[in-house]
Formats: sequence, C-alpha cells, structure tokens
Amino acid sequence: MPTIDTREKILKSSLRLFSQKGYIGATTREIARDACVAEVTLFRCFESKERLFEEVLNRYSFVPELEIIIKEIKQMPYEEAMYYFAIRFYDGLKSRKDIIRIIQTEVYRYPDKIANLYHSMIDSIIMTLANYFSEMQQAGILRFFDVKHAARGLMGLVFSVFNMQELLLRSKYRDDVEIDIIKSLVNIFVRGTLR
Amino acid sequence: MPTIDTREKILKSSLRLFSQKGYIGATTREIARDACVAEVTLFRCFESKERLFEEVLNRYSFVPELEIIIKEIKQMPYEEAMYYFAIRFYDGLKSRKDIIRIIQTEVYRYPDKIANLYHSMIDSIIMTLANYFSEMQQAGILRFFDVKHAARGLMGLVFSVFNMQELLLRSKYRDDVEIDIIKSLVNIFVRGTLR
DNA sequence: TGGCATAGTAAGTAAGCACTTACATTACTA
DNA sequence: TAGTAATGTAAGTGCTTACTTACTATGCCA
Repeated sequence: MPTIDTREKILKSSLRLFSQKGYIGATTREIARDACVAEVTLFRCFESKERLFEEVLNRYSFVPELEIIIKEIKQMPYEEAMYYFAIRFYDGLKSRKDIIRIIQTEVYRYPDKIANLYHSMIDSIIMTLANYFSEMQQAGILRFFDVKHAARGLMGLVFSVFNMQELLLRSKYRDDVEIDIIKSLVNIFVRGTLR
Repeated sequence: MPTIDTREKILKSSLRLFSQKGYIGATTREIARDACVAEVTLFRCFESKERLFEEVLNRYSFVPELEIIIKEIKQMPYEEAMYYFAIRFYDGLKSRKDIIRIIQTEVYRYPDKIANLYHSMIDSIIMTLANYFSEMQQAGILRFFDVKHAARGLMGLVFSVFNMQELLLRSKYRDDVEIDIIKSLVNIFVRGTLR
C-alpha cells in the first residue's frame, strides 16, 4: 500500500494539471513528474487515470464552507448580510479556482460524475439562500419575488465577476478593484429586493 | 482547391464535435466521418487540425447581432428595454450554444486565440450597454451607479441562467420556464437601478 | 471525347498515450 | 541484521493520433 503522503502529492499535482490542461490534455507522465514520483507509482496508487480523476473531484469540494457562511449571515442586517455573503462566496471561488475550472471545462464530457458534483454544490446553496430570502419576506423586510430565482441571480452575479476577473485573466478591468465591482452589483440587488 | 461546400460541411461538423468533445477530444477521423468526407480531404482543405480549429472560431462569431439589439432598445421605455435585451441576449446565447461551449471550455488552453475572441464579444457589448445606462442616468431616469459594472452584472445574470439551463442540463429547475426566471431577475435589476 | 480538378480508398509513418512487467533500491522495523 | 513494504528505473505493449503518400474514381467543360 502506498503512503498517504505519496497519494496527496499525486492528487495535488493532478488538481493543478487537470485544471490547466483538462482531463485528456494532462498526461499521467506529466502528473507523475510534477509530483516527483515515478509514473508507475501513480498507477500503484490509483488503478487508472479515470479513478484518479474521480478522487480529485471528491477531494476538493466546496459545499460545507458555503453552508457555514449562510448560517453566519442570519444575524446580520440585510444589506450587510448580502455584502458579506457575496464577498465570502467570491473568496471561496477564488481559493477553489482550480477545481472550479475543472468542473467548468469537463462538465460536458463527464456528465454523471462532474454534473452531480456541480449540482450538489449549487443546489444546496440555492435552497439555503432561498430559505433565507423567504424568512426575510415573512419578516416584512423584503418584497415578494421568486426566492429561488433570486438566489440563483445573486450567485450568478458573483460568479460572473469571478469568471471574468479570475478565470479569464482579463487585462481591461484589472484596474477595477474586484470588491468594488461586487459592491456595485450587490447594491443593485439589495435595492431591487428591499420592500 | 476544394469546394466551398466541402469546407462548410467540415466546419459544421467541427463546430459540433469540438463543442461536444473539446479540441483534443474531437479527432480528425471523427470530424471527417461526421462530415461525410474522407479524412484526407479534411487535410486538403485545412492544413492542420489547429488551423481548422481557428477557422471554426472565426466562422461563428456573436458580436454583430448584439450590437443591433442595443440599438433597438434605445427607443423603448427602460423596463421594457431591459426585458427585451435580456431575452434577445438569452436567445442569442441559446442559438450559439456550440460556440459558447467551445469558448468556455478551451479558453484556458488557447489563451491568445480564444480569449481574444471572447473578450471582443463581451467588451463591445459592455461598452455599448454602459453607454446606454449613462444616457439614462443623464436623462434622470436612472440613479447613479457604475455603468460598466452594471452592464457586466446584467449580462452576468442572463448568462448564469443560460449556463444552468442550457449548458448543464439540470433536472431540478427544468419545470421553471426560463423566461420567468429571466423576468424575475431583470425585475430585481430594474428596481435596483431606477431612480 | 479528353483533360483536369475534386474527391475517395488504402496503406502507412512516427509519435504519444495509458498502462504493464521485471527487477533494483531504499528505509523502517522486528 | 534480516525481512518487508514502498518506491524507483528501464523497457516495452498495444492502441490511437495527426498527418502523408500513391493511386483510383468521378464529374464537368472545352
């Protein structure tokens, strides 16, 4: 049985290279070299390239952190809560850049494995966020609108900023501070949802 | 010199297969078979797989249609204009699903060619839309906010709906009519930007 | 009808891929 | 110190890939 340390090194290199070159584009030879192990060691740790890929996906999930964030915002005033959520969500995306990129580029080719992971990531957040909006509507703070759609919208706003700023390495808007962009958009969202 | 018809058949099949399987995943053999030509014919039409890929990208652009849409909305009342833009934009994304998917999945691997295409697609729309918001602010209809950020936000909203609904084949929200989702979100956006 | 451009068929090349086998090396532990 | 588990080295297997070469078939126009 291979060492846990060896497995970790390989998983880490796999994350980076799958992210940069895609599943097909990243070769086992390259992953092994990057992890400073022999290629044969890779195949002693993981029975195939496909299994290795699956383990990478399971290893670096995103959901738990977001659940915590939504619990935290319940004690805050609405506008502050929205800023806080958006920024924490954005930071979460940033620190998970590699896995997000993998999901985004491979979701069509490995529908079962990746799509499930993707959906589990988003669905649980949308439902929790939608419940939050519902409570705020009941409390008379927010006007009535479709809460699930709004949850998706808010996440879509943040994600679109992340998508442009972090994944696409745009030159043009680099001078804008990302936080300012998010604040602008959250401000529109807040004004659009308040009673 | 090969026939234009032959080239078109190959380009069309390439679009589909690059979209479904990615640049590396789609083989020249498969593309040729799909286009009902011999593989050698493909190489007589396009000097390499990479050149073929570039020609696919140039062939199916998106910008001109959107420029037209933004011209159209200038005569409409604000709220109606936003609905109209969002829905036309959404339809445009839908009918260009294949090329959007290619851009999204290959943008990291072919930074120069694809990223430029992607940026030219988005930048020109953002600037035109931002100008529209500026004019509406001057006219006293909209409150003051960063118009470029808002333009990105609106496009981000529509794109996130497209992303979930069309690209990811989600099962859960399939019963929601996409138009309703867009209307919900545009409504929030409109209320958030009106004076 | 003859010639030329456009296509197809068939076979092959060189390289790269995931993955395997056989054996040598290291390091820890009993 | 002897044995065992984890790793490395080296070579190779069989398959697929992009791309090529040589030749043949087809259709169109002078």
